Amino acid sequence: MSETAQPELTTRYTPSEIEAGVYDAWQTAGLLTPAEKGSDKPTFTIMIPPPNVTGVLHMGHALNNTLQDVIARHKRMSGFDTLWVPGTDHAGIATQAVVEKRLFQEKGLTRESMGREAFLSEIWSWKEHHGNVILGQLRRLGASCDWTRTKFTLDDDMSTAVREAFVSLYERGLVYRGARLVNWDCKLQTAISDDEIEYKQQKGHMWYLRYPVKDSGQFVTVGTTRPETMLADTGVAVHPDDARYADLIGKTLLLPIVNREIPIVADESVERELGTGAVKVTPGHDPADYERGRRNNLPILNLLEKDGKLTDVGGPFAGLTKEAARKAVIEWFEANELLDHIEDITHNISISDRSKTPIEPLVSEQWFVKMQPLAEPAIEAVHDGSLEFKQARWKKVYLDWLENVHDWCISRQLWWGHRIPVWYDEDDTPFPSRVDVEIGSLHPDTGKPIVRQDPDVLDTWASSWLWPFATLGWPNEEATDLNRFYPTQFLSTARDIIYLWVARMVMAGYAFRKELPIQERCPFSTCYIHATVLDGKGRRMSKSAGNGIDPVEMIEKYGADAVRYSLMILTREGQDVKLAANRFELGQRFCNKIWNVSRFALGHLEGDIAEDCGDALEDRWIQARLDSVTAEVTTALGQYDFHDAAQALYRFTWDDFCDWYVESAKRRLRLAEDAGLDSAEAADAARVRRTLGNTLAQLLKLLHPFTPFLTERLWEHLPSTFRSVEGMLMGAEWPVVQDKCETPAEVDYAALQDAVRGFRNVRALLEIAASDKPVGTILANDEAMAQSMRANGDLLSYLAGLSELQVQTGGQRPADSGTDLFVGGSVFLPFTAETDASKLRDSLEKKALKISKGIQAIDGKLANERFIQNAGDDVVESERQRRVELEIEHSTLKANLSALS
RNA sequence: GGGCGAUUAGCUCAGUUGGCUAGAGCAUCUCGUUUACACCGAGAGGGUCAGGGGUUCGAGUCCCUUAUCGCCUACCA
Repeated sequence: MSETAQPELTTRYTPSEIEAGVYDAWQTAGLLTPAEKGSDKPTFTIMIPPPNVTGVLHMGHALNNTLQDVIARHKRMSGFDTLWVPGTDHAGIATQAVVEKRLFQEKGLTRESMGREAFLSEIWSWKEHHGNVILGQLRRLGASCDWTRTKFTLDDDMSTAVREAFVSLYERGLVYRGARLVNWDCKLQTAISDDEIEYKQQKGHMWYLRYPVKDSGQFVTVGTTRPETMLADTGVAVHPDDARYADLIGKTLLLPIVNREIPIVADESVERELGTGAVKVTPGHDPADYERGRRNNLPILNLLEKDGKLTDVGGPFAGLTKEAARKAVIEWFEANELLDHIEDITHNISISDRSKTPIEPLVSEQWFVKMQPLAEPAIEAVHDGSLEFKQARWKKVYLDWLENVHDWCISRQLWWGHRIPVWYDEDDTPFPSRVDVEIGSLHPDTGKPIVRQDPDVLDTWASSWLWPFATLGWPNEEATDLNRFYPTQFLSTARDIIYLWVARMVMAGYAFRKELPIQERCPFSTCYIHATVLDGKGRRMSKSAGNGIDPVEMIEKYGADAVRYSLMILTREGQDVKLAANRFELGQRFCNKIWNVSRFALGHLEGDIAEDCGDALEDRWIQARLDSVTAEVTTALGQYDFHDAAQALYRFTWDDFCDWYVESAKRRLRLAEDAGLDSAEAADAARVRRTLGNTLAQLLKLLHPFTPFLTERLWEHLPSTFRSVEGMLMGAEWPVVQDKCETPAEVDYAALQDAVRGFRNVRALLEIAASDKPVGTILANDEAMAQSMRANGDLLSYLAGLSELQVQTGGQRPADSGTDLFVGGSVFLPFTAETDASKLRDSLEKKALKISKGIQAIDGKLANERFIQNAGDDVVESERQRRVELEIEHSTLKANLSALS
């Protein structure tokens, strides 16, 4: 950026004007893309959690991507070749559903009526026109992704990777096809995985049904929440040690309605105390029953068609919907006096995450991934430290899932997605292949003609689990990016994604990057689990509840920097964040503050600028503080403690820089204005400008990861003498800690600040007008303090609004004066004719009481022998020291008070 | 049923390995337009740290327990 353009800086932070153009400038300058290979810098890689291509930005995204961007920018400035890979996933079910709905509403078309190819081309064109909105929104947020490497999970190279993964797992015996009980979504008519189910508490009933025992007058009563499934019962189970049923084990029941003979079996899984102690077993419709059925060799019957209507197993009720069948079954049992009783209960029902309709467990033929062997190295990864969770407690959640993992059903009865790369011959013998197989060609094992490709597609996660390396060129092991940027360093995501995505990516890293040494296989070294964004009342933000806050709207209202900064400071690591729209005012105010103090500083940097910084107390103090905040921010960001870094910057910017350094510096800048060009004051002001400019430049760098737009705009206006390198702030180097903190300047300036506060306090309590400039007096506790106060008397007078400052160490305390304590003694301001000292007296008496309470507390401790014995020497010593200080304060205060009256 | 998290000022939250008189922002009250900023400045008030026990010289912080709220998880028919 050139310095030539100097448009007027507005008096207010106006984000829309500031942000416009900055992002494009970064991109044009090539700052979003890491340098070509050849650089000897270390790399730092972040993979974006790919949002749904149909999605729009919500607050969770805004938070998550701000976190990633803060890290990316900090690492980039810290000398890493930083790559942040953006992209989207194809979100199989969600996207297909959106387009299907639209086609039906607009044209009355269904996908079946259109056919597979036509439908897919509709989705693709929809994606081209309406997809990727979210990527544009990320730009508005300021996300410094490398757009030249943008990926989509259905890109050709990603598809190649998916096929490679599928076939290679098949070859290793880790992918198999089988008829198993899966979660069936009757509305979308596809299998879904366990992780796509949500549970909802609902009021319902427990029906107790009586089944007659064959050739005896006895009955066995079983309870069920879903009576219609009794039609597919193939047994009843009781506990082997249950005396009530002992003589019935092995006997046969006559299943009502359909008159099927089913056995009574013994199974350890039955809890005697629950219900009647007898459980109807429906292996085709309940996961627990499926297992019981297997253990006892009970047949599996499928009661439901894929559309949720009853099969022939339903006997007289075949063809009914499950709801109608339920009613019919209950009526039948009532009519035949086999309905024992009904209880009202609340219970959990499984709902499809996608269609929000009840899930039916259903036996069907699907492809599965055998998870346990894949899980083992992923478990080991957290044990050997290859993978760390930020907020270590999430490690447990991750392990819980991996240690109890079930095989993963990866086929989906959809059209939008990676079609399963398996072809079948006329006997249905599968042939998985990395490349397309022609219909009519011969199956390599059976020699019979190939007749069809598997019609199903893969679960979306079966492509996104490859994201960390497929985006970099895998399966081409020679790919430059793959070798350079894998493994990555930082993955930030939401907690509900730990199972769905994080654990699977780690599994994939170990399963597919076997050519790497073991310690380089884990796809990322840190997994950061970000806060959940809740609304102002603590509820989850959701579309259906309509309580979401639109980040783009917030960006338009408050500015991207304000939104980013607010999110960072409001979100404590690992803690949920309650967010109401007005909370962004915090960031807005802060941005305005940065803007205005920069405006002040830049305005003064037009004068002469010395080589060296000023060496007055305030100059040395602000440099020490700047060094200290630099260390704090650098450490915090290194540990991914975003809140701490944001907080440290807030304190430094607002309190130290704005309220104290700038206010202090004004004095010398104004003296120079009055004194003329060649004066000593002018020379001094030139050094103030050096300090002011250096501090501002470094502050802008420190702030840049949080508020990139604003700081970049301000950087343009900074004279080149304050920029070690030309170019944009985004490409500038991160400040180095100089170890300048803890200097005597900090102690002296702190005393001065305290004295100023004391004077201001007295002013307020005595209601001395701001325009009045009284003579102030300091009674210092010792000569050293008096020296320091005298040496900086002009500054102190300026800040406290005094016409003159007198400093003494002993003698008469000023008569008819208001007073307060400060860390090094007392301050005094003279009464005027109309002074009412009562407020001041109340305040001092209150303070005296507090101090004497403090003294009593310490006396209590020091009188306690066990305290002296057990507490550390340093603790005892500091209590003694504190006792002395309080005593001085107390006697001073008492003396001051008596002088007052 | 199991697990995790929360409970600190009117509101939203900080508070490192136990150790000075428990902090901040917002809100409230008083004063103030001093040429960076009223999206500002100066000052003030406001808290038996959810309840109860315990460990300790000392507990917001560690342990036990109760309560309320939230999240995750589980095959109660």
